[in-house]
Amino acid sequence: MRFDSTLALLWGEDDKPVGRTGLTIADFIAAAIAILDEHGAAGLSMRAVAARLGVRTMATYTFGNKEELVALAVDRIYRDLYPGGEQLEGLDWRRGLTAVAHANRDLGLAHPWLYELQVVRSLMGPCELQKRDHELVPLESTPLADAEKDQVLTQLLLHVEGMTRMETMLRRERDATGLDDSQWWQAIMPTLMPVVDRRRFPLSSRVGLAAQAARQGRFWGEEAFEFGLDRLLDGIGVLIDRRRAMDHLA
Amino acid sequence: MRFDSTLALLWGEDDKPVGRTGLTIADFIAAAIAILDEHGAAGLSMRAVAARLGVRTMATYTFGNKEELVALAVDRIYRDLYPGGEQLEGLDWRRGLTAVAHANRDLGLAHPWLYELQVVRSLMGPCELQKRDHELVPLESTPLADAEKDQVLTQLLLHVEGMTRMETMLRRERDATGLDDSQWWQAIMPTLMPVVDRRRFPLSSRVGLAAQAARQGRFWGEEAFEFGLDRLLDGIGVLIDRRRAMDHLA
DNA sequence: CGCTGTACCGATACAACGTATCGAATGGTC
DNA sequence: GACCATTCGATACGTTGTATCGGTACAGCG
Repeated sequence: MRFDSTLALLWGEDDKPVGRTGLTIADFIAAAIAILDEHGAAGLSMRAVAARLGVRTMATYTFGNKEELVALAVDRIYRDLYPGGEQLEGLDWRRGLTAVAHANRDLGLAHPWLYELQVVRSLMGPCELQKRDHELVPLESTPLADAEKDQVLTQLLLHVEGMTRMETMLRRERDATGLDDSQWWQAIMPTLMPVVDRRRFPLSSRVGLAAQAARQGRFWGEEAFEFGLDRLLDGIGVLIDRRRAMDHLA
Repeated sequence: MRFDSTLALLWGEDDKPVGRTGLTIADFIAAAIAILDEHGAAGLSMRAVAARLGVRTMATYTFGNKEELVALAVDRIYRDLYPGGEQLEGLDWRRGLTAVAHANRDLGLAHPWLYELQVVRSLMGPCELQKRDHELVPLESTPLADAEKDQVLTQLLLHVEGMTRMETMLRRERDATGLDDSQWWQAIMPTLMPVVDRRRFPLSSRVGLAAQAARQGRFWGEEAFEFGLDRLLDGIGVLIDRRRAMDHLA
């Protein structure tokens, strides 16, 4: 992990030619993102990047390795999250956080590979910092402590990530196998039925069937996301109300 | 994706010798889990499984391929989650769900690879079904509809997964680089400081510093998990109270 | 304009992966 | 004991990231 060189790349100029190919770092980033959008994280290889740019493989190693290219691509994606930058001003905290959640979900749905390549730590790139700065705006009007704002935002983003990851994975599997949810059920039922004793699993079979019936063949995702978001915002609201009551007493 | 053969393996006998090596499927599962625990998901290869069992590589393909071995290992892990099976009886819903969350978190910390290998859909293995049946117990005493119970439990598990994944990834990176959180900050600060204009990021820098100060060098994880769990349970409580009020009116 | 040194890049190679293939050995069944 | 499907060893293929080596193109300088 060469933190400094990655950071220098993230914060440096990316529109000057590097090497003899005339290509800029921005070109490499654009190629990587295009491949990721088309073929997912598994389709991103240095050979593929080189081929798309019309150069040989080793020309992609001029400024860094794959890990750094991925970091650049991820940070680059965050740049388009709040283009104007002012959409979150003037909303109450609940509407603001709802907008934040939806923006991140839309981004995840547009670029499913965001959740396939496992980015561990915050990359501290310029676009990501900018993004987080915007996302903290709705919490400024709340009586939460700064450390609590950090935790609330982190949890919100983790919720979006979890739901969106699950949804994109399901969607990718559906596309790969050609089976939607009910078709999948019909495919496994013949194998599952004779071997599963439903009396061993009374709750999960009853609840599972009810959940499937309530879904009515619709794709898992949208509703689960909204339901969870409501629960989460309700919980955050409880904390905010408690802090307000404390402030009122003091 | 050969659903049927995977399902047959999950639900079939695993303690009879397969092939001429005298090894049982349980032996292969145990070897896979041992390798996963020691070296993580990246360390699991069919060659490594074979080497650990003292056979040649292709002997591991007697009953299936890597994908199926992974499915078996994951389901096997869930067997140890609620050993007695009765710990969740008699608790009110909040204590019960808290126990569920902690049990899953402990499992994820003990076997970090659970979140490294991306298991998309429920595997429908016997241990996983049993697990879900147990976990639905605390919700039985609530006035929630069955479909809501399903969503609540899914969200709870997704929260645990998100938090635990983040924590295990951070821990793994810390072990790999030898840098804990404050050392990491000190490592990147010299590169970050001259290039970042803090006036461009007033909120995130202020909130980030406050969060770091509040953490006091402690490892990220435990507190974030508990904080988020409280928010989530508060939000679920709001829904339950609302349902109770509706039932009362009716 | 010509020289030189450095940085870059093409070709190749290596180690690892999952697993297809092919032939030989093996064990169950009649 | 013979037959034959099953299984396993050896090998190989195609893929990955990237180290290595050697040639080459270009920048700086006289």
